[in-house]
Amino acid sequence: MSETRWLDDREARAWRGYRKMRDLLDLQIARDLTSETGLSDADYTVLVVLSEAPGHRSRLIALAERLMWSQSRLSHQLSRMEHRGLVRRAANAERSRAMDAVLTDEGLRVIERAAPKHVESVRRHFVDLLTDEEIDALGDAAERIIHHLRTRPAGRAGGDADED
Amino acid sequence: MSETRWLDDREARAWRGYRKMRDLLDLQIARDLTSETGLSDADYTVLVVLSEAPGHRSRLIALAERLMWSQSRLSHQLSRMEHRGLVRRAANAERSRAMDAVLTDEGLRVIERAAPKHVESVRRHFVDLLTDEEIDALGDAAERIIHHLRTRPAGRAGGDADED
DNA sequence: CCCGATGAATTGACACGTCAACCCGTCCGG
DNA sequence: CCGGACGGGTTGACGTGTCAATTCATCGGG
Repeated sequence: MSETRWLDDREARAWRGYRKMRDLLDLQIARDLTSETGLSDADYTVLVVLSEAPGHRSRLIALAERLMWSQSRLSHQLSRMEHRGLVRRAANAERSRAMDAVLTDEGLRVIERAAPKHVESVRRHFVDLLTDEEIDALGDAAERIIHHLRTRPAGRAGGDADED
Repeated sequence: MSETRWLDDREARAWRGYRKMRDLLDLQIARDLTSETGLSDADYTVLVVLSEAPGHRSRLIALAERLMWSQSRLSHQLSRMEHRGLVRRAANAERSRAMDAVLTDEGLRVIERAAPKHVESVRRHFVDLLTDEEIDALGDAAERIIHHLRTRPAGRAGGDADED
């Protein structure tokens, strides 16, 4: 444990900016989405993925992986959505104990109506506020960070000798 | 309601990248923090702000504003932290019905031990993965978006006539 | 003097996500 | 044939955040 390398001004600005932006942006996007379509962010994400899937269905495990969600999270989410008639669960044809999530007609209608409004909201609060350079910088940075976190899921600095 | 301007590839990459990065990054940072210090992200934020405040105390309303949190959120958060002895509430000297949040000695000790580890975690998963240009681009972009969202808080879920 | 606004904060119900524990078939080795 | 390990999901308790409703002073009129 060496000296702490505190963040310098530019680094702190980026980090705090990211956090605050995230707080406000996610809240606003979620509010727009909810007020315009009645969907939560998570609902929307699931619907999009299912609507793009062949047959409008997907094995739970594949869905979880695609979303990078825990199975638990997905299961809770699908239960809520099932109650509202947006999706249903169905046994998978090929594997005995496997389940599919299937988009209902209602779910399809909902996502088709929600998508344009959501895109508009994303443009208004995010995309259209950024320069081309920022768009690319963000894309690059995000890609790198995602890669880092996926390939290093255990996180924990180097080893797990107990920290004081 | 004109034609939807869908996101092009670069825009979609930035937006989806941001969302996925946020999912993974926030989770990892929160996990590091919790496992190393027992604090949640929200705990940490509150402790930092209080530890920098004069007298290690702050009126609730000022604190909420500073954090851009709702009073409700702050109230819930402080209640939890109070139970764990990190902060306490005290009547404000100047205004009858006003309350201060005050950092306890325990709270101070905790934040002082937590800060270096947290910074290290932020470096590891975020700052040190970015180029200088990306740091600045992100700082700029975040600033602009934050400004947009603060000055236009009603978005469209506010109740005034719909524009655009 | 009572009536309603306003300000400061709390409360409650609910949505969401996390972790840990559990369930239940299937497969594989002894 | 029995007993784990594994794969695929579900469940429950809990922490956190959201919104709407509520409490409780204080202040400015009529």
